[in-house]
Amino acid sequence: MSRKLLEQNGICPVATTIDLLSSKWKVLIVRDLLTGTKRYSELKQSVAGISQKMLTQSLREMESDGLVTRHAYAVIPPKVEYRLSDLGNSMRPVIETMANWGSVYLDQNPDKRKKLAQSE
Amino acid sequence: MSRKLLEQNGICPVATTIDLLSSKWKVLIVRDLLTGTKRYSELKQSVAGISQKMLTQSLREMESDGLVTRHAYAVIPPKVEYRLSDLGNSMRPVIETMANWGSVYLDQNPDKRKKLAQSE
DNA sequence: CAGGATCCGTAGCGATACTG
DNA sequence: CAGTATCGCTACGGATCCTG
Repeated sequence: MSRKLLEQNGICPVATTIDLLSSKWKVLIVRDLLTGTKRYSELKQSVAGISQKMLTQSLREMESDGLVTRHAYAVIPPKVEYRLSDLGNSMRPVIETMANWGSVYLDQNPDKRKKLAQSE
Repeated sequence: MSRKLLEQNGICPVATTIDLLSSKWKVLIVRDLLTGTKRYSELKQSVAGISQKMLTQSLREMESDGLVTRHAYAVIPPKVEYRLSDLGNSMRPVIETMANWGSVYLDQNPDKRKKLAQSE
């Protein structure tokens, strides 16, 4: 079903990108990994609001899509680090462009900034 | 719930952008409107695979978010045109960056291009 | 610490039928 | 043509409990 989009839209590059960044969580994970390697628990913190189920699931999918690499250390307590692959890193411009747009938008709509800042 | 992301992530610019481009459909609609005004039926065609429910719903939300403007003509049969607002147009770089990334990705992964081209 | 496995509610969405 | 309204499914995702 996640592939349907592409089937129907042929091979649109935009649709391709969306397909790999299918959920909002993945975008935020890439955002946070752009600054470097992060542990599972760190991501859990920085990607605020994500459940561990979604974090794990997203990371697994991103791994199999080649966006992220996983590095597990055989220590106790366990330590697992995630970092962007070259492919994942190549998404930097995409995320940055989104960040730029969002910044300008927030600057020009201080009202919404406020509304969103305080819960609902 | 669409706002939760922003509440919890403070006022992250990336999350802000995602919030307005919440669904894949909206991204594709912006993509198609970047080339100019389009009628409802044209969008239904170009955004392949979208149901009329989703198209209408997406357009309504984008309108209230200020991304799109609606122009209805009192003729029979009805004629309704949609175009990007200035805000919507300002998303051009975002979509283009995604398009660029997708192009490169497809070029470097001809296998996936094939896999996706033929259903499943 | 980094998860795997379940249970389960609900929002997202498609399909269908109807209208100005 | 460009919608609105309803019904009904399912899969997305949160909450919770358990483990090496």
